[in-house]
Amino acid sequence: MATAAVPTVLQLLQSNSLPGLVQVEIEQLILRGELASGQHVNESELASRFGTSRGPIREALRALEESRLVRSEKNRGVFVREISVAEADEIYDIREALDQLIGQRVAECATTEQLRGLKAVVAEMDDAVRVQDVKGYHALNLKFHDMLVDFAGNSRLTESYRLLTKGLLLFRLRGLQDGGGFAVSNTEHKAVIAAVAARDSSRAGRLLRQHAVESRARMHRAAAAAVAE
Amino acid sequence: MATAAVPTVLQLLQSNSLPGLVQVEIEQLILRGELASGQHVNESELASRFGTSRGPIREALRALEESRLVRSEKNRGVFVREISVAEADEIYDIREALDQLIGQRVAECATTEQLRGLKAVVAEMDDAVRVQDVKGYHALNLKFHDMLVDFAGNSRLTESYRLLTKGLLLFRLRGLQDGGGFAVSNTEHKAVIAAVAARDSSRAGRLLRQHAVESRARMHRAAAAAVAE
DNA sequence: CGATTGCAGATTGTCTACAATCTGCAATCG
DNA sequence: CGATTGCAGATTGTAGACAATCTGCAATCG
Repeated sequence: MATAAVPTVLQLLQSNSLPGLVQVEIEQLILRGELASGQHVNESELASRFGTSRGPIREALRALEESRLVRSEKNRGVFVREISVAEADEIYDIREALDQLIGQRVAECATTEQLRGLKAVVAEMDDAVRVQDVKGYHALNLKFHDMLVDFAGNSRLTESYRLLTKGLLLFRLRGLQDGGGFAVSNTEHKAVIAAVAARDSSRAGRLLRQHAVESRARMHRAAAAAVAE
Repeated sequence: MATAAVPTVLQLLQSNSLPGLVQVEIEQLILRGELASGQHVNESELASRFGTSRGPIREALRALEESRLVRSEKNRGVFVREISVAEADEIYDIREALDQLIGQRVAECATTEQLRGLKAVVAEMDDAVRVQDVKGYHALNLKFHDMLVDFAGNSRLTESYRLLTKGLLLFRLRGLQDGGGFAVSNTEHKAVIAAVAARDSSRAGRLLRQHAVESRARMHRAAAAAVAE
């Protein structure tokens, strides 16, 4: 065995640029909520945190701005973006369309191996529901949809979809995790998987779109509850 | 009249950052073909061209990399991205889904004023067809679809759609402009407009998706012709 | 007392300089 | 003669420095 399946550390450091590494790092800070929505992002602080100068940080922030995770005000710096319900709705509009496409493609392309993987994740989610592990369910749910779009076999679609998902994550981080009934959510997952297993692309597409519609409704319920509290 | 309808130059320079301005400038260079597909982009050259240092240029290039107009190789610099037919196909897959959504939304949201604007552009395209002005038709076609997505009333959708469109422009710049029959293309436009005017959202969506499907087919014919030549 | 003005500190925007790396070409060696 | 090695020039990657701008607070004025 001459070459390892996993890229060497050497290769990683050589292929990945410093701004690129910083970018994913800052992205994690945002998505994990360590940098809160609306918060000002201090360049010097990040620079010293990552042990670099401000140049690479600024480059990373430009990329994140392009992906709409931060916004930038001249001479005032960059801020973690805040997503309003209205914008989340806009994203869901797109997501519904893409989810239909994803469902269709997965039903057409997915290997039995991949299908097995999807079923396994759904089973794990069932476990999470049983023990009321909201956080665990949330992570598995992300993984599930990530796998789905991946198995659709369209890399550009994967990029677009992940971009939108990140925007929604920004929204969820505002505290409202779930509009209730994640057990229902997983039931929907199972229906999708069944359609995929049956290679019924039209049905899989319809069901995955419907799942997005329901997700949006759950988000609205959560938002309403958050306001009422 | 205290304030002008068009933002002042002062306001523009104060709100738009230098990297932002440079970004759109470089984007134009790429989309107009002045920077050819696959070509290496020299930072210093751009810097002296725009009269700045390399810092802002690098920031702009990071943003363009995030929007997939350029790719970056460590220690070798950035290159204008080359789009293969396969990737163009991937983009069209997404575009079909989005176009359907756009058609639906426009039929629901567009004002009669906006509808009038769309008809005007279609009429201009008819003129372009009559005098065989391929270049003019192309520009009008871009404008038409840009207006459509704008009138769909979803800003995030507009962003996503334009991002994909830029990717396809990159492809068209490789020389293959048109797979024949842009007169047919405008016929499809008219059918879409008719459905929009009738406020038949489902039909408008179906027709605009179909238009994307036909566009893709035209692209394939053009690509095949380019290979055969 | 409220509004305005004028600092001091902090932060961003940009530039210049320098180290690390790559590229092409010529000289060298087998 | 083909392959390898070793520069010289060019280009990228990063750091550090400085100017421009913002922010908050205190002093001043009406």
